[in-house]
Amino acid sequence: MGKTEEKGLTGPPTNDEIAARFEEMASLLELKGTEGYKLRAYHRAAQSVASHPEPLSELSRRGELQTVRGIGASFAAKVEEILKTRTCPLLERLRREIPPGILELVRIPGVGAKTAALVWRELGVADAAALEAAAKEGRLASLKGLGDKRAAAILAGIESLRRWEGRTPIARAMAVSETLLRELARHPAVVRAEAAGSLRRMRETVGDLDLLVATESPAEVLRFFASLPLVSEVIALGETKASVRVTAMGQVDVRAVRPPGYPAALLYFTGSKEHNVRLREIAKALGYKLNEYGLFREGETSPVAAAGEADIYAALGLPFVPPEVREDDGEVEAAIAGELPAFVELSDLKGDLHLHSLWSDGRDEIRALAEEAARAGLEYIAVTDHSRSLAFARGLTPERLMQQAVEIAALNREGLGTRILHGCEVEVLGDGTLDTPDAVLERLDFVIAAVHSPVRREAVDMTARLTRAAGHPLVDVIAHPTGRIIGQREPYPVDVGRLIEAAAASGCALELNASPHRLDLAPQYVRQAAAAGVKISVNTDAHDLRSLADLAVGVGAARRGWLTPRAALNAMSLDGLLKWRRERIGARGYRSASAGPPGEV
DNA sequence: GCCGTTTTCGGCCCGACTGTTTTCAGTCG
Repeated sequence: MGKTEEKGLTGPPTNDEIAARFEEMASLLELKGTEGYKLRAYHRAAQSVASHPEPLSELSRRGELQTVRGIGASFAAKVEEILKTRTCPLLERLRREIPPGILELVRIPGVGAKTAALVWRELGVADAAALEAAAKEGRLASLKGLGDKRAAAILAGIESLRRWEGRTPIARAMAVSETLLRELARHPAVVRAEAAGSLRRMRETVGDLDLLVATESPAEVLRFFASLPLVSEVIALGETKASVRVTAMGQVDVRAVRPPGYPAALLYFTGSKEHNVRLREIAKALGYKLNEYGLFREGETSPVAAAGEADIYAALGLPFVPPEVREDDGEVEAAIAGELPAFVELSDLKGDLHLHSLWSDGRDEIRALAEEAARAGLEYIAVTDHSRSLAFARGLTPERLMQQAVEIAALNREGLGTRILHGCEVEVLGDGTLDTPDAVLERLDFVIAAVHSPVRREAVDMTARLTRAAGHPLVDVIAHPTGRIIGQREPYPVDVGRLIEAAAASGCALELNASPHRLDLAPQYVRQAAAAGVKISVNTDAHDLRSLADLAVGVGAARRGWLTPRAALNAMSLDGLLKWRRERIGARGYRSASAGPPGEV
């Protein structure tokens, strides 16, 4: 997640910034030897502040800071200090006592607060580079509790952190996961295997990949897994869990359980950790104990029967909570109150409104795309090839667009089982205008607008550019609004909050691009946009037949953004979608191609 | 340090694996 601290420098500290200060205090206190519940209080307060919907500066004004879960008298005073001065006396004192590089040490896998404090105190090691040198020179093994093996593990940890910066983009993690699961499934004792952890929760980057296996022979399956050729190093190998490194990404953890325990293990191993803690607290209050082996009535040794995760939630008096929202980000409270929304499912989506064909840079014929969409049960698709400015993608001139209309009309007459809308992904120019005339756009069924050439982006106000495009009466959707490529390219410098306001004002929808490389808008903005009444269109942006299947990935990301079918543009029926378009375009004095027979004015 | 349909004090989620330990500490999820 991007840090928003820098942005907040002009206004009062944001909730994220306050949470970061609490996390920093927690880390520094731990390095000083603070343990247990006090530490946990700092972490919980940080988590609670970060996910609080209202700015704490507002709560402070009303004297209501202590209404936030985890904030008592002492923390409220610290929040007040941070709001006024961006720091507080305790934090300043800790920062003076402990060099900043020590915090970096704790990020190394295998190094915790105790080890970091030890090497600092005994060896004067104050950052990762110094720790690496100390390990290579054999100076670590002289310390109490450290030996050659731990020194080697620390070196491997530093290497891993450097190579992956701790996290792998979800697209790569999905690919690695699929490969490993396929390999695992070859073992005859494997009953079932799937990815859990942050991949199942659809986080955009994955730290450790977590896999879960159901089998009657856990130890045997784990040994088999650890011996796979893809595995470059075995970190740990026990009776029920193994940790390894694979060449294509960082660490992979595998947990093997017997089939009856699978639901509880899946729940536990999916996390998030914070969500699990909340569930175990609820379990305890109800006289249960919840762990990765099951839900147990107090004093009993055999678990409450559960065929799936839903049974465990039900025993706790809760509805099933989809994995994508298990972040202790309001979902537990909503579930308790019976107000957890029905989030969007793949079966809710009736169409895909962003596809490329051979006419521009796609790899398949429109006919093939339509046939594949029909097989997937989609009622409609929009073919949205690039417009002429995108020369390297063979963008279409108005003349070519009109030729394409003829082909699409013919295919629709033929009837391929899905209605093909004739659209275009129109290029947004530097000043926010479109590269294709209104008169041409008026003859299309659907228009999405996008930025692909953020050249001179320092010179161009990207927010002004995109808000102007979103305000264009003929633009239905802004595609991949922030332009990010996960793990490769930072988002454009666009103020998404203002883009959402502009879209709300004009009735334009925003895209959640389903490509696992993009997932753009990011889920937190999807939640924000939908709350502002902006429709979200979950589109694949497919450039070939295979990528049409990315719609399922997009739906997962959409759930992570708390998207309901009601707020999803392409959950509408074809008639509903065309009506939505007619009304918003007609209200602004334009006409839409689908409004009536062509040629009518 | 926080919190209360058990409580304003005494609780606070639960367990696996490794290394360097002769009984457990540290780390991780």
